[in-house]
This record gives sequence, structure tokens and C-alpha cells, in this order.
Amino acid sequence: MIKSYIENANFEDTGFSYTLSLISGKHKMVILYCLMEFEVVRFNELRRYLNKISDKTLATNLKELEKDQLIIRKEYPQIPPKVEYSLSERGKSLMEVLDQLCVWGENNRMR
Amino acid sequence: MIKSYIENANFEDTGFSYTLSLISGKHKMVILYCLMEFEVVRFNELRRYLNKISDKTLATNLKELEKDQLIIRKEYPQIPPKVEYSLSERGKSLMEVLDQLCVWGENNRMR
DNA sequence: CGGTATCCATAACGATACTG
DNA sequence: CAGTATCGTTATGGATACCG
Repeated sequence: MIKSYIENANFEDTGFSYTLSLISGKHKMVILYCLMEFEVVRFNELRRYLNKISDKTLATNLKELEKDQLIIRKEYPQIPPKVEYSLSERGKSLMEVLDQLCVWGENNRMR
Repeated sequence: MIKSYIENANFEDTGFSYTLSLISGKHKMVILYCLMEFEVVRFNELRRYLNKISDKTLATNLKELEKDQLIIRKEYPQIPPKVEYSLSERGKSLMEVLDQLCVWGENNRMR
């Protein structure tokens, strides 16, 4: 898997860098975690879970996650507006892998 | 594992974000991959594998990876200088997890 | 409530020149 | 060869104000 990446001198076009592109940035992983934990979350609710994220950054991140089909955005046409975010099946499958990073981190933290 | 993260409203202090802090940035993962693949690599050799990385950025990244004990820097006291980089055992164990991201990316790429 | 628009701060990264 | 120093550029995120 990895060997072919380097030999082809073509890392940018690999599944690995593709995965990274989906979850890079300061907040995306945390957003995904919140959605995994609470399943269905509204915009301002999410903003409270993420300690100090701005409206703009949260909105941008959610749009990208939606575009990448990791999360689902459900809008209710009402006043005041109501929008619910949740993980897609694709998003859930990614979370299984990311959880391994948690485990490694817990086990390999240096004191 | 994850549940406790959110409930504690303490994500910044988790094993997961810790792992991320080790490998964030544009090049670190690629550097680790090169070291995994070629095992022992010199500075300029590494610079050629990473398409367009500057001296400065590569040096900074290598220093951080070394400080985080993911890689080992071995310097030969000679003229001209010779320095070899390789994965530590800790670095190798992290690569096993990261490889799962490869696999997910290959399987879940959208066309 | 769930955003946008605008402007600004910061940090990451890069280019070039130089050195022990 | 393996870097460092300096400067410039770009990408990312934040603050504030405002809107349907």
C-alpha cells in the first residue's frame, strides 16, 4: 500500500492524503466527534461544544464536511430556522478509523 | 473512549488531539512514510522525495518529529557532515495506525 | 436561529542567500 | 552536506457587525 505511494512519487494522489484532506484543519475532527457522540446536533449547540470556534469557521467547516459527504445537513423550513447535523454512514465508517488514533494517543502520550 | 472526551468538555487534553498535534502540518506524514519505506534516509535524499519542500520547512519538521520521539537522528561527526534519519519504535507503532487511514481513503474515495 | 460579509491577526510555508 | 538567517507570501482562523 504505502510502498507504491513513494515509488510513484505521487503521494498527493493517494488515498491517504485524500483522507487527510477531509479531516484537516483545527476543528473538523472535533465536529465529527460531537456528531458521533450526540448523533443529531444543531448549529448553535455545536458551537457551544466546540469551545471557541467562530460562526464563520464553523459554517465553513460544516459546508466542507457536507460536501465531502461525511455529514448530513437537514434543514427545516420554518421561522426561526432549524438545522440539524448528523453523521452519514460514510462519516461513521471514518470515525472507526479515527478512534484508533485516540487509542494510540492515550497509550503513547509522554508525561 | 470518545464519550468521555466530549462530556469533559476537554477535547484539547485528549489522546486524540495529542496524536494529531504530532502529525499535523503539510509534510510530517509524508516524511514519516518515507522513513517507513526507506528506513534510513539522509537530509537531502528526503528533500528529493518530498517534491517541493524547502530546507527550512524540512529542518523544522524533522526537529519536531525528533523532539516528539517519532524519529531518530543520527549524526556522523565528519566533513562533509552526514546525518541519517529513521523511525523510532514509537514512530513505527504510529505508522500502523496511520496506514488504516490509507486503507479507508482507498476504499472511500469518491470519483 | 443559522448563518454572511468584511476586515484583521497569526502561523505555516516558501525563496534566496549563506555557512561550518 | 546539512543545515541557519532573513524576508516575503499564502492559508487559516477569529472579531465584529449584520440579515432573512
